[in-house]
Amino acid sequence: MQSIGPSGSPVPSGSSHLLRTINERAALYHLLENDTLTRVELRKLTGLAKPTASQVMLRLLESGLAITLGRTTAKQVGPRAEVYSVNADYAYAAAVTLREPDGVTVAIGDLKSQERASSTRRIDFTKVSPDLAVPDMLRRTAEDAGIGLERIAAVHIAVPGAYDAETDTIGFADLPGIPDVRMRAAVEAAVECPVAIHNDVNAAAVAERRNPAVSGGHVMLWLGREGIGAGIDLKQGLVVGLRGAAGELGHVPAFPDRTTPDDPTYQDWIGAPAVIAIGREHGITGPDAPAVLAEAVKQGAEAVLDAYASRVAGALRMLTHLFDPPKLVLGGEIARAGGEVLVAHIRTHTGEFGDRVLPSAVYGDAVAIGVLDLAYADLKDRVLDAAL
Amino acid sequence: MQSIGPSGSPVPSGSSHLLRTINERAALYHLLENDTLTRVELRKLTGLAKPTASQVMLRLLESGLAITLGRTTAKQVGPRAEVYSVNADYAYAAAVTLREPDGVTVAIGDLKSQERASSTRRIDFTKVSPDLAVPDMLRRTAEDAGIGLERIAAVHIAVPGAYDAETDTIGFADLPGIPDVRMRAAVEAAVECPVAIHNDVNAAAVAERRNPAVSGGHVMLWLGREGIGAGIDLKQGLVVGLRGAAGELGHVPAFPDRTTPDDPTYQDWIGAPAVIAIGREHGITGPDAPAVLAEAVKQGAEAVLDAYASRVAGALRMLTHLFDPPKLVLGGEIARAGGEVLVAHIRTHTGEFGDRVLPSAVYGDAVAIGVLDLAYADLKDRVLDAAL
DNA sequence: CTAATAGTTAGATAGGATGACTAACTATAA
DNA sequence: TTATAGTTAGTCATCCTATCTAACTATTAG
Repeated sequence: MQSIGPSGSPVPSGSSHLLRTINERAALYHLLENDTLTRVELRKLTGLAKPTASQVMLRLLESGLAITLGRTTAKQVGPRAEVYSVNADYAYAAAVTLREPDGVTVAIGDLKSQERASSTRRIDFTKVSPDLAVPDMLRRTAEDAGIGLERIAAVHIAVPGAYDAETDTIGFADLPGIPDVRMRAAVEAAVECPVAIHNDVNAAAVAERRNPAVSGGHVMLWLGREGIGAGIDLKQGLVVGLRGAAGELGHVPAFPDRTTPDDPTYQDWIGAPAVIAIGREHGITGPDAPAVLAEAVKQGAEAVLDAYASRVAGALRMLTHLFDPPKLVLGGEIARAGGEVLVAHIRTHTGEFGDRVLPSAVYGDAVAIGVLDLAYADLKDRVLDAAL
Repeated sequence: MQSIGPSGSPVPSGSSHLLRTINERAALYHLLENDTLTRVELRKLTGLAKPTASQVMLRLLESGLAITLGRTTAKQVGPRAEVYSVNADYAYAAAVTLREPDGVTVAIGDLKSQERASSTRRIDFTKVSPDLAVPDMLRRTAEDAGIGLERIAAVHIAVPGAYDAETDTIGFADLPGIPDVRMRAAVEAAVECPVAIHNDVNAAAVAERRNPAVSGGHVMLWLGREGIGAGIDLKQGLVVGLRGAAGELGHVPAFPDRTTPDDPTYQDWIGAPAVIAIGREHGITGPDAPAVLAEAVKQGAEAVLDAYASRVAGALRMLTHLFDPPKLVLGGEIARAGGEVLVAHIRTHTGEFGDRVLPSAVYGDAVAIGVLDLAYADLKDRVLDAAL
C-alpha cells in the first residue's frame, strides 16, 4: 500500500562524492544492524564488488566508526575472514526518566545498544530543580563509567507531562516545578548535544515495539498509578501533536454534556479514582488503585473487574474508532495489577475489537526502556547522517 | 525537530548508474514542481554542471518525460535559452467520487495537475453496482477527452465509508450494496493501473492542504448532511488506520456509561439529528440539518447556534486532547451552513483551543478536490519512482 | 564591435565493476 | 608425514560510467 503522506519530499542530486557517501552509509547501516560482519557478508548485503567493499571498510576503519574484532574461527576451507563491527564507543546515547516520586533514572548506552551505565536517585523536586538535577546525574553517571560527556551524542528524556518542543515547556505535568523549567535548553547547555524530551506514556508505547505482535503500530492505553494517557504509535511513527499533548486522554471530559472543570474526565472515569471507587462499592480497599485491583483479582471479585473492564472497554472503543490501530495495548501499574484476568474481561466488553486488545509484553520499567530505545534509534540516525 | 518514527529505513547502495538515476530523478522532480524550466534554472536548482544538466535533459526528452516548449523571449543579451517542461500527456491521474444520492463524479487530470476531463452522473446503486458503474464512467470520460485508458497511471476513489485495503471492502458505508463490492479489484481489472480508495472525509481533509493556514497538519471535523466524521491529516500524513476506519467519530458512543447499540453516538450528539432536534426546541425547522442551521443563522437564533456550538466544541476538545493538531477545520454542509457565525460561537466554547478552530477554506466540492489532489500526488510519485 | 549569455566539446577525475592473481587454509590421498 | 587439490579471503590492474572543469562556439542586445 502506498503511503498517503504530504507531497513528495525534495529529491537530492550529486556527483561521485555522493555515491561514496551513499555506499559508506549503506555499509555503516548494515554494521549497525548486524553487530558483526565479515567483508563477504557485507558484500551480500550491499551488493558491492569485493574491492569496493574493502575500500569502504577501510574508510570506516580510518574514521573510527568501525573496528576489527579479529578473524573468523575457521570452520571451512580457506583463510579466515576479518570480522568487523561498529565501534561501540564511537558515541553514546543517554536516556533519562523523570518521575514522581521516584526521582531521576539515567541510563547510558553505546552505539551497539549495550547499556553501559545507569543510576537512579530519589530527588525532591521541590528542593532541587530538575534542570539542575538531570545534568548533574548525567555527568556523574558518565564519569563513573569512564565515559566522556562530550561523546554523548543524544540525550532523550521522558517526563510525566506534555512536552512542547516549540516553547521548551512541559504542560499537564504531574511534577512540582516542572512547568517553569526550560529542560531542553538546560540539558543542552550542560551536555552540548541534541536533547529530545518525550511524554512518559509515549516512551512506554515505544518500548512496546519490542513486542513483535505490535509491529504494525498500536495505541497504548496507559493506566498508571497516578494518571492515565494514551501513547499513539502508528505505522507513521509516534503521534505527539503540536504541543506534545496528543493522547492526553485523562483530560478529556467523559460526558460531553458536562464539561466544566469540575465534571468528570476520563481520568476520573477509568483512572485510579474509578478503581478505588468501584472497589469500595464492593468492599475492596487498598493503599492505591493497583493494590485494589490486585486484591480484586486475588479474591476473584468478578463484579469489580467487570465494572472496571466495562469502562476501560468504552475508552478502547473510542480510541479504536478514532485511530483504528492494529493493536490496543494495556499498560501501566493498574493494567499490570489486573493482569490477564482484566484483559479477558475487557475483551468480552469490546466485542469485535476484542482480538486487538492485549496486555503489555514489556517486562520491567516500560518508560525507561522506551526512552532508551528512542535514544538508541536517534543516536544511530545521527551517526548515519553524520557519516561523510 | 527529529522525527520519532519507526527504526531507520534501509539504506541503498550502488554505482555510477545509481548516480545517473538520482540526478535524473532530481531533474524530473524540479520539472514537476516548476512547470517550466530553462537549463540554467535547472542548474541552479540541482547544482549540476552545465554539461551534466544538458545530458540529463536529453535523456528526459528521449524517454518522453520532458518536452521542449520553445525558447525564452529575449530580454537580455545572449542567445535564448531553451524552455523545458514535463510532458503533461505522459500519464494521467483519475479521481472518482462516490456519493449518495449524487452518484458518481469522475475527473481526469494530467501530469501537470491540469484537469482534462470530468463528468458526473446520477446512479441508482440499487440497480447498477458501483463496481460496474465506475469503470464504465472512467472509460467514457477518458474516451470523450481523447485519452487512452492505458495512459491512466493512478486511480483514486473517495467513498462514504471506511475502506479496508487488506480485504478490499468498505465498512460503515452509507451506500447501498457497497459492502459486498470488491471495488479496487474491479477497477484495477478494468483500468489496469494501481487503484487507491479513500474515505470521503479523509479526501476532504487532504483538499484542505491547499489552505496555507493548515500547513502543519490538521484534524477536519466533517459535519455532513448525512453523517459526521474526522479526517486526520497530521504532519506524518493521513491517519487511516488498520481497516481504514480511523476518524469514525460518528460511531463513538457519546456517553461512556451508555454503550448499547441504541444509545446515542457522536452522530446523534453533533450530527444532523442533533441540529434538527435543537432547532425544533427553538421552533426552527427545515428540510434537512444544513437548512435548519442556515435558518438559525438567518434569524439570528443565538440560542440554537450556541447550544449546537457547545456540543461541537466538546467534540473538538476531545479531538484536541487526543491528536493535539495544529488546526481544527470545520467542514461539511452543516458547518458551511453555520458559516463564520457558527465558528465564532464554537470558539467561545473551546477556550484555549479556540484559535486553532477555523472553517474550511476550500470552495466547492472538497471531497472531489481532495481525491484529485491525492491522485495527482500519487501519479507524480509513481512517475518519479519509475524514472530510471 | 563588444559584452554577456546559452550551450557544446575535450579532457581530467572519481568511484565502482570485472577478472586475474596471491595467500591462507582444509581435506584427501599416497 | 607429505604432497596436492580445491576453496575462500583479499588485492591488483584495468576498464567503464558519470561527473566536473575549462575552453570554445554561437547568439543576441546595445
